[in-house]
Amino acid sequence: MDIVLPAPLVTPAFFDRHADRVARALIGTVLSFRGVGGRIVETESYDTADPASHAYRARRTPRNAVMFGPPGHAYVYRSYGLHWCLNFVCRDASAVLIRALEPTSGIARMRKRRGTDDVEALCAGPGRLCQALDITGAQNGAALLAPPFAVHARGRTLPISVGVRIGISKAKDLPRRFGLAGSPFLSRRFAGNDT
DNA sequence: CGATAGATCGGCT
DNA sequence: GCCGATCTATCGC
Repeated sequence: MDIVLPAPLVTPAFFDRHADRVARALIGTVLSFRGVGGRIVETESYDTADPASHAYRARRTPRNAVMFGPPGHAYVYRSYGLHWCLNFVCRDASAVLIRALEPTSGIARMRKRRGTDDVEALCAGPGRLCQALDITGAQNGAALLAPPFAVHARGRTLPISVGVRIGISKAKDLPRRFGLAGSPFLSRRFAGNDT
């Protein structure tokens, strides 16, 4: 019988970097919210120089205010009037959109919330992920390294795929989508298999 | 399969 | 008014 030691939380400094670096480093870490969650397998980065970012040109509004606060907090916004999307705030009002998880804990609860038994689709997409974890606007501004959130470090280096972001109309050519290479839990396959 | 329409609403130019 | 950092069902081939 094996004893599984809990992975340590990432440090606060983990988030105090540009979103491009954090987005890549997040692949393979484990996100949990009220005991439900999984390995992060897909992310996207956004910053103030990016026309696709809510914080483009460091323009501050009531909606994006959390992005201008300290790193290591959740920025949650509503998409298309009905889905929620979860971001991790990083340095200088940059942020990482969490796009997909490989479910590891609380799978029964996720199935119930999502209304499907397809584990590969439970958290494949930012809206699905929030529905499975029951993350809503109520979590906007919440600290990521304090209950009910946790982000656990990964053990070793993993093969990362890089591509263009999904579902945006501006700056669509930037290579700011990161994924665990070959994972079946991605919202979409990557074209190539770059590192 | 791939393409597309509809749901649904807050934030902004 | 307009337009999304989306998802699902339902077309057509």
